[in-house]
Amino acid sequence: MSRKITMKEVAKAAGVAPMTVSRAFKSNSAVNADTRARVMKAAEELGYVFDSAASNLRSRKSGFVAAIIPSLNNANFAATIGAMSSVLEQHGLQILLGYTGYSIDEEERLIAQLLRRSPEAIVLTGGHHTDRARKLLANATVPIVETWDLPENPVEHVVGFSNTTAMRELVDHLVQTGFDRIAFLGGDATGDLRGQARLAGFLEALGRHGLDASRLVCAGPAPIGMREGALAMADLLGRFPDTEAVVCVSDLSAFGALTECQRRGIRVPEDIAIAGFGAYDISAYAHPTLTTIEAFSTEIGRKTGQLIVRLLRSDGPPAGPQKEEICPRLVIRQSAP
Amino acid sequence: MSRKITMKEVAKAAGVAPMTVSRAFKSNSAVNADTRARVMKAAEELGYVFDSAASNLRSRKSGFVAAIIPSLNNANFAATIGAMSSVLEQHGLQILLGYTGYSIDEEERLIAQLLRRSPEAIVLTGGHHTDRARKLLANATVPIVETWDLPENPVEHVVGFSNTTAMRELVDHLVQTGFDRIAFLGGDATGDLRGQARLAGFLEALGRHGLDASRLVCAGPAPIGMREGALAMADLLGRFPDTEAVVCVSDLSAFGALTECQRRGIRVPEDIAIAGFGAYDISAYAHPTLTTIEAFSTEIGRKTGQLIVRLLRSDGPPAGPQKEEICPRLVIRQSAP
DNA sequence: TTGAAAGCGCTAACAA
DNA sequence: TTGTTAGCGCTTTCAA
Repeated sequence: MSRKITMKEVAKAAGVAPMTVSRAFKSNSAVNADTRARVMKAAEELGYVFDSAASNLRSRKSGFVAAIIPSLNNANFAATIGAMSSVLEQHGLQILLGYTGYSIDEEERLIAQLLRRSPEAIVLTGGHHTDRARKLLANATVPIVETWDLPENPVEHVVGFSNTTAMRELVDHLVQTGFDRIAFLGGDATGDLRGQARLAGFLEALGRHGLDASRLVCAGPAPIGMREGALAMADLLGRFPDTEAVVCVSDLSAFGALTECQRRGIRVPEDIAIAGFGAYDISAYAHPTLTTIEAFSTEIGRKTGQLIVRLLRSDGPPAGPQKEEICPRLVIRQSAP
Repeated sequence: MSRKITMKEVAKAAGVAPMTVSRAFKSNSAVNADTRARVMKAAEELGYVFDSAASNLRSRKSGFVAAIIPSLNNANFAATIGAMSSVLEQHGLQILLGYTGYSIDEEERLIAQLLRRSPEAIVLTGGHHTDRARKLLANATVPIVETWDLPENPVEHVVGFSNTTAMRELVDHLVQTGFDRIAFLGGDATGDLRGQARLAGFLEALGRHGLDASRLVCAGPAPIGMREGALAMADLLGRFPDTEAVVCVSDLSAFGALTECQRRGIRVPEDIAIAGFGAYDISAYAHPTLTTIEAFSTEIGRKTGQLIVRLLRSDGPPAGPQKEEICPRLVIRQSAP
């Protein structure tokens, strides 16, 4: 293969200065239409490829937005990233993704690593970070957005919802339906802080209604998927066979719990009611359909993207930390009517 | 906030030359241990952040691997990316992701865009590309890997499997079980070429067995999810009520089809058998469990990552296009025993 | 093991 | 609208 073609060579071929080629490649730049056409033709013929690294270095703009999520293997986080991505790409921004595996130490490592690429904004999932991570973020001079939660001490901007409040609402619904013996199926205290917040909401709600809150089954460390849901359900049925309703930390675990019941011939919701969290596709298509909480993961991504675009564009004085609260919606379906 | 700290300043603080700081930040570089410690201390105190853009420009290595997938919103592609990512990050490589939305025109646009970041390798999903995309790839001087398929005319390297062959095997199984009236539930001819390859395998197998291959239900353009599967199943039941078995283009559509049957009181597999493709989690936890094809999406990612590492490291003469064929496995479960 | 000089390819800033 | 000059922060290359 031929060696690398630079702007200089395109400029020479088009009979203009390199700077004009540079301008021709910026869509909003003032260049004569004929000149631009000539430049583009020369570039195409030479097989020129614009070099972002050089551009970034000189202009001090990377065009990157760093986004850190617990796992790609989760349809809701994936949906958030997808929606954010499509907003940002319309503004020439590209997402640089990192996965923590539900570990804040890994998050710290990722932040340090992504910072080297000079992102123009940083998006985090959740509000719990290591001290060093907070320090790194404080030193960064770019907008920071925490999502999927409403941290008590936000680093800066927030686009999220209260997992606790949402769960409370779900439990209220179950109590109003007439259930007294309600269990919670979720992960352990390591890593998944959104799961912990949901458990907190569960406990609060039961306490408020004066109900017993000891029916807790732990499915192990995050992520809690179908497998964990099924195993934990088996555990629950053994330990608390008179349970009337189960609240699961996610729809995936709720589905696992549901199918475990089906395998045992236990009817849902007649014998036991099941609810999930997250409004994954499966909650709408399972049979029976699953009662759940719609957290609007796409909306979170879209709003986060829009917030970033707004923050980067604003020429005026910085507006201070922004907070966009998403309001989750209780979706009552067949599994817990 | 303070302005940007550079290597020069760290060097001054540590009493060394910038070049020594540079070396200290490369883990494999020959620097005195004391010197390195002093440099690192100075860097930490000053809040220095290494600038990858400058490093990339000078060293002509971006540390990026471009990966293009149809959609993040698909657990199998997400698994491939996740596995590839964890292999590559151990070698200091970072994935730059792009989503085509199952469009080869969008793929072309993404290739052109990602090329500007000087990726050290490019990973594609599938083997069907626009002419211009092929030209862009041919001009790139980095390894290209096509995955999730075995293209007839590969661009260069391949890590994939034959969707056609895998589907043939599944159909053979159904025929051997004794089914004659077998339907296919899949998407239309736009975009999803792996789906088309599966349909081709279905048609070939039925032809070979001398069976009627007219029971085809089209669920529309990709992606074909649970919703599309349920709707297409309803369509199928209306048009071909005597169908004995349905092969679905994916597990998600198979699950949609399954629950549509359950809603109508049609028993699976007693009244109708259903098979999927892809061995998604749901296939193992649905009730009944779903017969499917395990395509080893994680394996594809891992092997692709390893191939890239090998190709980038090799100092010898280029070894020519590599081809790693993954062998999918038929997983016989309850829905189509 | 460490340092000095040069320059990667682009664009900010200024000039015409 | 176009051109000139300088330099972004790092690493290659060569020398000590």
